[in-house]
Amino acid sequence: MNNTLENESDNRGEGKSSINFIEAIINEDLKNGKNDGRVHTRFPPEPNGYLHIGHAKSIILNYGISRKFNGKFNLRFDDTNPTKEEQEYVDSILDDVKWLGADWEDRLFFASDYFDQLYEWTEKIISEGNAYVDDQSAEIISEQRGTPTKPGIESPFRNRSVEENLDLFRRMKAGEFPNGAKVVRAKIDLASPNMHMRDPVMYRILHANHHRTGDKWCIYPMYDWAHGESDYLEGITHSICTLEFEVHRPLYNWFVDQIIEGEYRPRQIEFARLNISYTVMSKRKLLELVKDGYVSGWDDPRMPTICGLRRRGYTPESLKMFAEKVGVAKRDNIIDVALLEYSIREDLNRTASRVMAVLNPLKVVITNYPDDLEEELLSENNPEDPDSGHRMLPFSKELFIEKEDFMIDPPKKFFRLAPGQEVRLKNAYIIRCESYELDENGEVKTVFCTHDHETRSGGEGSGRKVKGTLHWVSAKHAVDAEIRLFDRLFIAESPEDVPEGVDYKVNLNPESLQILKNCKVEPGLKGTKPGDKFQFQRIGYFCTDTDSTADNLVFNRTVPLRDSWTKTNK
RNA sequence: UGCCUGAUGGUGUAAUUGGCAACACGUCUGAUUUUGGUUCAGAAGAGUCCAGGUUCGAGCCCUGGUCGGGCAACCA
Repeated sequence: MNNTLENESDNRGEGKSSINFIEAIINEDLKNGKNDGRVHTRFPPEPNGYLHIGHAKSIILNYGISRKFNGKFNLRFDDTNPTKEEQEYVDSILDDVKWLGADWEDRLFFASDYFDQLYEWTEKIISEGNAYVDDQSAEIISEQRGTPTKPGIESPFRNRSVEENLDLFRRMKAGEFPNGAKVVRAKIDLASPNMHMRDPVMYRILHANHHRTGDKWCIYPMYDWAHGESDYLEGITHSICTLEFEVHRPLYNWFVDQIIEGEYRPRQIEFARLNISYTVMSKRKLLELVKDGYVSGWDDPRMPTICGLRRRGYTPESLKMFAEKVGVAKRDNIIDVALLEYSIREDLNRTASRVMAVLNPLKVVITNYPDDLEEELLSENNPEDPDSGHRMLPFSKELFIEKEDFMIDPPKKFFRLAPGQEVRLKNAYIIRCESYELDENGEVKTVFCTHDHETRSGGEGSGRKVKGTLHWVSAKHAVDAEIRLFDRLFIAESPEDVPEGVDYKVNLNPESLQILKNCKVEPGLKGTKPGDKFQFQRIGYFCTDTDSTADNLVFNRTVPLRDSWTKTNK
């Protein structure tokens, strides 16, 4: 397993990192000697969908805390609803957490591991008169529960005898009743201002096959009943979750109170979930985008899923830096996507090899260069990394440059190629545009240049300065490639923020995917493998897509380079 | 009309828990540069939701408002 999350803190910037409110709570607990000074966190996904960057934040937070406080971190699947959960999701989640570098060591658990214990405890709670079997339908129970402003009323079955409850519960387990016929409810308080305390359901009957326990059970525990107890069984000290569970905390504590023995007690702490501009994060909406074909799948590089980001070219390290910059707090937030992009650029800038790739090729002929001469020119792999070495790039009379790097009638400060103007070809020569040729549509077809042989990079006369430097690729050596350019999936900053009755999908960006077919890349890219990361010089960071083969290279644009030129020209 | 919870530059997050608001992203200058990238130097931008109060002193404490988010699944 990689260990990108291991390093306590990267001290780039040397700033003293301030501590977030959760760490402050943990410090306080430690000071008070709680739980024998143990710190133990967990990440508890439900295997009913793919993980997204919000989960990544949570994983990084929980794992990071376990590292920081010398504690432990568990991965636990909250698999209490067999009607929604599948092995496919378990597998993808395992992959994603592993890829992020969060190490659960030998502590991979499932809430379903605890079904027997939960069942026993339920008998105990029933025996103590604190839970009962209710025969009513979901609709009736819901009605009786009242509303936030109106107290609920008691079920006619609320005061059954312990014996009857026990008997019914055992028969529920034995499969004597159909789905929905009965539930077990905690006996708490129908008048509580907190809806979750109005005799919440602990068990429902579900004759369904579970991905791990098969047909062993036909009753399944509800989240509230299973979660705190699972934490308790695993010795979790700080059970970190998102804000919507804040109202569940009294119930979490109530359930723990029913079974607690001794000093140890898990504690639930809530933080605000991550939101990112121009993105949707809800599982339901992400599923819809996949199911209805708005994207190619869960790992579509435009998706905010972990597998999508991975395919897009994001690194675990970049997501960790992102999570650190975002911070942890309780107020609602919308993080600027620019911060995400900044994070991946920062990582890739120091690690990605610089290569030559031309997205929209324009033929250049060096008229004073020998017809059959071929040179090998020395090229640095990464100026930010002295250890990255060099490689040789073939150069010849005919080249491709980027279409947008030539203009017949350029504006002031266009430091690129134009009639009479000089530019440097990166790692090669300074050339001057002498003329150009149009095709039948009036488009520039070929640009004719002369080169100054004295100016070859690294040579005697290479010191001469020109205003612009272009990337290029030798026409006869170039390799064809398909390049996929991604833009934000939504055009609205808060896509879900739509008027009544309007679907958020109206905010989908129709131009979020652009596929370029006849791109020309340097020959060294021929042997690239999916996941390899590069900087296409002057353009952006790219990675080899999983669709790529030796005969059909496919690259994804992870993120463009910052570009102050097109910006000033808008 | 109930309960829980939050409010600090455009966006996030800080502020030794009472001592005249910091860092990052973004924005804008300028320098360097064989990537209009990187790097470097600098600038603008909040007086901390509002109104009272306590105090020599309040973003931090108190009172009352305002606004935002969450809560009524046999989902998690």
